[in-house]
Amino acid sequence: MTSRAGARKRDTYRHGDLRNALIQAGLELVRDGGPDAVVLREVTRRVGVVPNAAYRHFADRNALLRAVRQAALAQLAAAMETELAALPSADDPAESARARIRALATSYLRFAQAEPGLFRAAFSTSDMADTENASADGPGGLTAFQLLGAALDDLVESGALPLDRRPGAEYFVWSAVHGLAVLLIDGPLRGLLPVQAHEAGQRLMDSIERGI
Amino acid sequence: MTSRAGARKRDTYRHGDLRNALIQAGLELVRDGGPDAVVLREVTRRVGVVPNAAYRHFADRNALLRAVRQAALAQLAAAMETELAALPSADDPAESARARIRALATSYLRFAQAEPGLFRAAFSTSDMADTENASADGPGGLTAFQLLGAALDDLVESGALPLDRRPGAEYFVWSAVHGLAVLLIDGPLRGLLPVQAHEAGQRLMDSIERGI
DNA sequence: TGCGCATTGTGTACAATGTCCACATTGCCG
DNA sequence: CGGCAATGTGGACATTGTACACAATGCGCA
Repeated sequence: MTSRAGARKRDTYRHGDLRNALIQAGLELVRDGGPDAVVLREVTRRVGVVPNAAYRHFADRNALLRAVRQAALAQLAAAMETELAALPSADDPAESARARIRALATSYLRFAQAEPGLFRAAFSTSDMADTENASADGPGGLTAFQLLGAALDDLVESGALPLDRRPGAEYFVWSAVHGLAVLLIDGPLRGLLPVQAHEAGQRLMDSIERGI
Repeated sequence: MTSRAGARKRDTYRHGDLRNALIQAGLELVRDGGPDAVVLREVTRRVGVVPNAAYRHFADRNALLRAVRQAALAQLAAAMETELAALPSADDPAESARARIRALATSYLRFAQAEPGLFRAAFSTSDMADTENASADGPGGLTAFQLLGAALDDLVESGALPLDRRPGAEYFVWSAVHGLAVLLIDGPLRGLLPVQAHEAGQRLMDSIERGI
């Protein structure tokens, strides 16, 4: 029974794609429990492999966490792209750009509330975060940040935003949205009713439009 | 040598104020290393006491962390109060209120960059954060959040802010400032030069003033 | 004054975790 | 087909949070 045993082979010595399996398990853990829940031993346990096996694919528990973070960021980017795609096409380019920014903000906030664990992981420091570097992009190949930048560029192009206000604008928009997201899931606004949270989001986006 | 030994008595059986000593040591650790650096055993080690001694004052490592977080929040509030106090008195009440808001935002951002560890700890979740509840206030008895609220109230009173825009305004302001702070110390804006960070802060505050 | 008891700190112990090292099992490539 | 790099296993160790039983201490009451 060293090689083949009845119908069942020795399922997994060569797992095939352990690296990804580990990341997937990590995502599960992070989903409810945040970054700290990504315990190396538990991850490998779920995949049915010995703890040290992880070290063939990640230098560190931290490296694994980084990979999970990238995956979480990718999911966020994907959610934002989806929201963008569902947008009805407007005639007015300025209005269209504004609508896109609202859509991005909305999906960002929604993601944070629907998947707080993933969201926290996506923006946790741990070591030396690489929020933008590697493959944190969505299916469209753009990161969340880049999606926002594009919308802002279009806003300028449509003439709705003076060019001298453009530089740094994404920092303002992102700051506001990210800040609210954090306050909602970790800060004093935690535990707000969904309706109230939604209202806060709407007010925030109004302020953002005025402030850009 | 059970009781008295030479000149030195058995220095610390009754430590006197262990609870606070632990919090203080926790603050040191959090300062460079963030919340995860608050390791119960290391904290007690620094105070020169056995690990379990901590359990006479805190139910949990988490309870200790909560206390440290409160202390960090208090330091933030104190920094903001100081900045407010240093403000020259303006005649125009509207201008004064605006200046106060800027001062609050400035000190908030400055604190985050000067003490990222404390800042991160102050807003880390861990369990069930109590950013506002307990004694997270500064010397003046107001939390950071309340300081902001007061300034906004004055802005309304001075007629510079329509009353119907008041509700929820602090969420917008705080979101924007907090978001930038986080992006600066953890996010993609991490490692920006101080000058650039300052500039981003200025732009942000301009946008906030417009957006309120 | 002196004694008893609640408070506060100690000692020992245990399970869990991250990571190191040496070894085993593969599959692929020459 | 034989060896080698890649991948997974086993066992070990220091560190951590925490539980339980015990010791020292000092305050309140006799």
